This record gives sequence, C-alpha cells and structure tokens, in this order.
Amino acid sequence: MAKESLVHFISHHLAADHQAAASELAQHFQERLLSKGEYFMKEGQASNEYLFLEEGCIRAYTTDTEGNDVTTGFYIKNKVVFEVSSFFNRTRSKENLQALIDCKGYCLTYLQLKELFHAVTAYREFGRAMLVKGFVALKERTLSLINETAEERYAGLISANPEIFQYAPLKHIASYLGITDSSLSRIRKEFQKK
Amino acid sequence: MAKESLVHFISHHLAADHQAAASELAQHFQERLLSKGEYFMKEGQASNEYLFLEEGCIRAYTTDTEGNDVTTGFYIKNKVVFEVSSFFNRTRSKENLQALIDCKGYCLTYLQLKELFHAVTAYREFGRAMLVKGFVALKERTLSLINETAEERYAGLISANPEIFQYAPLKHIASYLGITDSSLSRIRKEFQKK
DNA sequence: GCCATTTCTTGTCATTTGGCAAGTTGTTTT
DNA sequence: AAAACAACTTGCCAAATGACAAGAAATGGC
Repeated sequence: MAKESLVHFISHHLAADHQAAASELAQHFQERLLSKGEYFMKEGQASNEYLFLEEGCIRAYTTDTEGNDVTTGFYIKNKVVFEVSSFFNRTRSKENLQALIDCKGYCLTYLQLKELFHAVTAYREFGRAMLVKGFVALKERTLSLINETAEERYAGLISANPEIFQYAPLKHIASYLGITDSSLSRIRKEFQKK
Repeated sequence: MAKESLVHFISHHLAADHQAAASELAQHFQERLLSKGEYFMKEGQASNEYLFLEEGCIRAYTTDTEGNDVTTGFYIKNKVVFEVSSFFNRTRSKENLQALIDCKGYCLTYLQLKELFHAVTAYREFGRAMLVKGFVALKERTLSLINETAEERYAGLISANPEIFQYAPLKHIASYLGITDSSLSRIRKEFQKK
C-alpha cells in the first residue's frame, strides 16, 4: 500500500486501543512532492499545511535583525514538518521551510486538521503527540545550547543526524549550532584528530 | 467570585463562540497553595498536575551532567505551569518546579485534563493553546540564545519580566540566560552605566 | 546580637568564539 | 573552457565569556 510509512508513523503515536484508526487517518493526507530548493513555506505567509516527510530533507530558517539567515531546524524522513506559530495561531510566519533535496511526503491542510481534531479521538491523540514531541525536542536543543560546548553540540548532531551533513552546507549547520561557519570549520578540524 | 483570574485567563484563550465555557472549565480546577521553597514537582516523579499560577513565582530547573543546577524557566502570575514531557508522556521528570515565594494557584490533575480534553470542545482548544503558547515562547528563547548577546538577553529579560529579579537570586537568572553568575554580575555593571 | 551561609562583586588569567580577509576547492553558468 | 559564484578552510587579532579565588554585603538561624 502507498503511504505505508505514514500509516506506520501514525500508528506508532497512537495508544493500543486506537491502532485501527491509523490507516483511516492516513487517507486524509495528500501526496506532496518538492524539488530541491523549493519552498514548502515562505516567511510572510500563513502556513496552511502540515507535512509528513517520507523522503528528503527540509531546512527551517529565519532572518535575524541584522539580515543573517539563521537555521532553526532540520527535518529528515519520517518526521512531521510544520511551523507551530503560524500554523496554529494562523499568523504570518517568520520562518521559511525549504527543501534541501527532492522530497516526498503527505500533507494535511489546517481545515482538515481542525475537523479531524474535533471529530476523531485518535486524531486528537496524534495531533497532541506531535506537538508534545516537537516541544520536548526543542527543550533538549535549548538545554544543549546552554550547557554543552559547541564541539559537544557538533558531536551530538553528527551522531544523531549524520544525514543532515550530506544535504546541508556547513554554514546552515553552523547557525543551527549557534556558531559561525569559521568556528564550525575549526571544530571539525579538531574533532577529526580524535 | 473566586478564580476570577483563572476564568479571565481561560476565556482569553478561547474563541468567541466558546466564551461561555470558561467559567465551567474553571470549576474543575482546585485551589493550590505553595509556600516559599516548596516543590510543585521534583525530578524523578511523574508530573500529575497542571497549574494556573494566580500569585507568586516558580522556577523550573534541572541538573546537568556535571551536577550544576540549570534554570530552564521562570513562571510568574497568570501563567500556566507544567512540564510537557513528564506531564503528557507520563514519564519521570528531569526537572524540578520550586516556589521562589509563596504561591497561590489552581490545578487540574492529568486524569481530569484527559477527560475534559476528550469531552469538551472548548477545553481541547484551551489545552492546545497552552501547548502552542509554551512551544512558541521556547522557540523565541532558543533563537535569542543563538543570535543575541548575553547583554541583549539580559536586557530583554529585565524589560519583559522585571519581577523575576525581585524573587530569584542572580545565579538562577544567569543559568537561565546561559551564562555564569560572574558574567551576569559584570553585564549588570556595564548595563547600569547606560 | 552573633555566627554561618548564601549572594553578589571583582580581580586575574585562560579559553572560546567572532570578525574579517585571503586563499583554495568545487560547482554552476554561459 | 572560462568566468562567476558558493563552500570551506585558515590566519590573525579582538571581544566575550569562563574558571577560580577572594572579599564584601546581605540574609537566615539560633
């Protein structure tokens, strides 16, 4: 069956007594392709879509007050991609979501999500799980910015998500880690000695 | 009426067509007092409660790998206090929530929340709004750790939440800002010259 | 009121990181 | 193939921050 990865992903986030709902929920998602460089969302827009990424890699970034491009996240396959604030608060996004390579996924519009959320118990569970998961992941990232060194953060990222290094240029990874690209280059140099 | 602040808070987070539900929802909350120094939650426990803080100030902190105490958040009056991960995933918390001064609030247990979440449309909306709000606030904080200087983060905190400085010792604020207490002391010295 | 503890500040010095610019390599465009 | 551009590295120096220790100030307990 198509959407197999999506069904599996949804079912993984549902309690035992709602397993049956997984493939029903997956049916509401629509296939979505993005080619390398294409934007899933641009800043200034209100985000209307929620995406499960089956293949590919997407970078989230924003522009800081001095005009620099700052990477706020990377999404790889089998992850859900959305910008919380603009999606749920229906506001214009300050972030961009851009495909680093060709991507394939399945998406849901805000209206579909809203309806499913109120109508289907299993979907409430799934939707909340996605929010909680993103929140918890961000908490860990924030903590790492506070109590790990740049080198530790680098080591952590390369061990947890090596595929990102295949697709993203180092300057994107540097801003995600909270350092400059020169510093990252030096850290890599030190790191490979070990 | 008692719980006025809570009713007001809830109604502020509900869409126009659900306003009537605010005081009904507030009825499920139970008054909760904490004295200075008391823990609302300790690490190692699974969090069972969700708190609306009417008066007081609570600090969230965790212990890093070297045994240092790191402040992960401050909660002031008219905010909702909970630890996402342990509350929603029903796992043991790595964080502590401790009253910095005497506090008064209203709380809801996980079971109550779960029931209300499925039974009451307005509560789903409220619950999701709380999650989204916390998530968005954390995103901003994370970004500030990446592209603001320590002094800018200090200035931001003191202008947005001056009351925290009344209740928390500087070392707690320092770890929240991602710097040492000596650095914070020096930053304050520089800052007051301006 | 006095002692003990915590909080806060300050000094010195080392380390990390940034800013800037140059140089190399690799990739895309024409 | 040449030119233009982006990516990555490296050198040099400055700025920010940390580590550690000492001391002053404030607070809490008895």
